Amino acid sequence: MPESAIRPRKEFGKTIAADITHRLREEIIACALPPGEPLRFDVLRERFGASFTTLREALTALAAEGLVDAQEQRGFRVAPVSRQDLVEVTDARVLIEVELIRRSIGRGDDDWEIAVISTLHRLKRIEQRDPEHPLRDPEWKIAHRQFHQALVSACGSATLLAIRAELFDRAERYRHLSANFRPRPRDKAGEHQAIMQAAISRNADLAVQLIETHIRSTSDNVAKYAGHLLDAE
Amino acid sequence: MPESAIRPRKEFGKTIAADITHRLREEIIACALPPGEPLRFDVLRERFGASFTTLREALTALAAEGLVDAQEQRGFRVAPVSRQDLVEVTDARVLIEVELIRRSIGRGDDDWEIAVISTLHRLKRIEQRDPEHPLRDPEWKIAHRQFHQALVSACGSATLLAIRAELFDRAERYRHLSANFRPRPRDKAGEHQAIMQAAISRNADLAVQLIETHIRSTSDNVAKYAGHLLDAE
DNA sequence: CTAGACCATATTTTCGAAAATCATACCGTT
DNA sequence: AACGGTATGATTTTCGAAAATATGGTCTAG
Repeated sequence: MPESAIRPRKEFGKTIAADITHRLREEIIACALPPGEPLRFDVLRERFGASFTTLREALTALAAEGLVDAQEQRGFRVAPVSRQDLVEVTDARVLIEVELIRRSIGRGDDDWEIAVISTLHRLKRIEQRDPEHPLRDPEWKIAHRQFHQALVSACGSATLLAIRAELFDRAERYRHLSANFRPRPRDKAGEHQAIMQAAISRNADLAVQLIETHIRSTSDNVAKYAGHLLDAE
Repeated sequence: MPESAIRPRKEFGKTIAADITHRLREEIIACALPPGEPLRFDVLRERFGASFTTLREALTALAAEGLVDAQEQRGFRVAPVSRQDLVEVTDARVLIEVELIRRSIGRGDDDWEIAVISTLHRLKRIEQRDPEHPLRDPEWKIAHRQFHQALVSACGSATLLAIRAELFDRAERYRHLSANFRPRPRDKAGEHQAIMQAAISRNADLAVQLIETHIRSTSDNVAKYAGHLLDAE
């Protein structure tokens, strides 16, 4: 199978553009490309090995997701961060996530329960391995994302799930921003466990309350430990 | 000033790509490009007078908005319509619009009241002119959009406003879909008037109830008069 | 010394050709 | 006739050159 060696690697999508979109998204969320950083084509071209127009397509898609800021005729830059934006993302997440948890608990079937339980199980396994810096572990990030995704997956609305996914990405970027300054992760494992139990036992009110607290306390932590980065803009 | 004649017209944005994105969006919403229609580059190239890559950028942006469906390696098409999608868009709109109305009523200042009153006034003026087929009048469409925009404009969250705008566009496409089959528009003028009064008098509960009814009855009308188009897919 | 005009350079944006991929019709075999 | 493989044409996707635009510095007039 020589083809995989010949053509440019496409780890994610079928097209190079989709692949670059995916890689760029990851780097922005992880703050490998810091907020506000100008995204010049020369640099991106060398870094991702794609042409102007292909990069442009990827940047345009990310601009629609709110991770990139397109300044017409003056190029692109990583979307800046701010206290205001953090508050907006947090509020929007609470509004939508709460609704989706409610719907999922109301509609979830056996497969949903299994998905919730098994994704949490994997998350806990990974946490045992290195409980110090979970956000630095790519596997933990994926597992964490999949657990929260599983919780709402039975809500029945692809439209709201897509919106939720965008907000989750934007929030995760803020978590990365503060990760380097946070002295120690708080007890997320316990929170996740409690959310799972409330969901499985179909206690919607409790699950909703736990999720809201979970989201808001994460956001508060970001504001606390990365506040100096938010005002600098 | 010869420049406007020389270079390609850019009615909307500074770049051709942004301009084409805008024009394509309008045509898709108005169903001038019908749902499910394949968007072939040859055709678009002739129609919009732009190159492959510029069109590609516009289509990618619209795909992120949910108005275009990108099928990797097999091109783009106008996003298909379905009963399920209509229900999802309607539900999501109610969830978000209700919240934003509440926040706007809680935070709106004098300028907000003026914006609500004046946009409604213009809308009514235009309706008097041709009360039969409002959706066919581009000015009515703009005025209608601006009135609903004004209602929520004081909510304080650019993030939620952007999400709301996307959902509004997707819903407007469904309204256009049914416009040709609907015998007569119902009394929207009265509904708008009542919503305005509830908002200005800061009666949030009433405004929320009226908005929800407004959105849902519009959606019901679409399902009633364009139902045959929704099942065909 | 400041403000504005002008040029040179850096950067973005657009284009159409070329490569890659997909869809279809054709052909031979079973 | 049904099936599988292959050639052919249609379509999308990608590329780097060329055009358009912004940026920054220099000069001049006030």
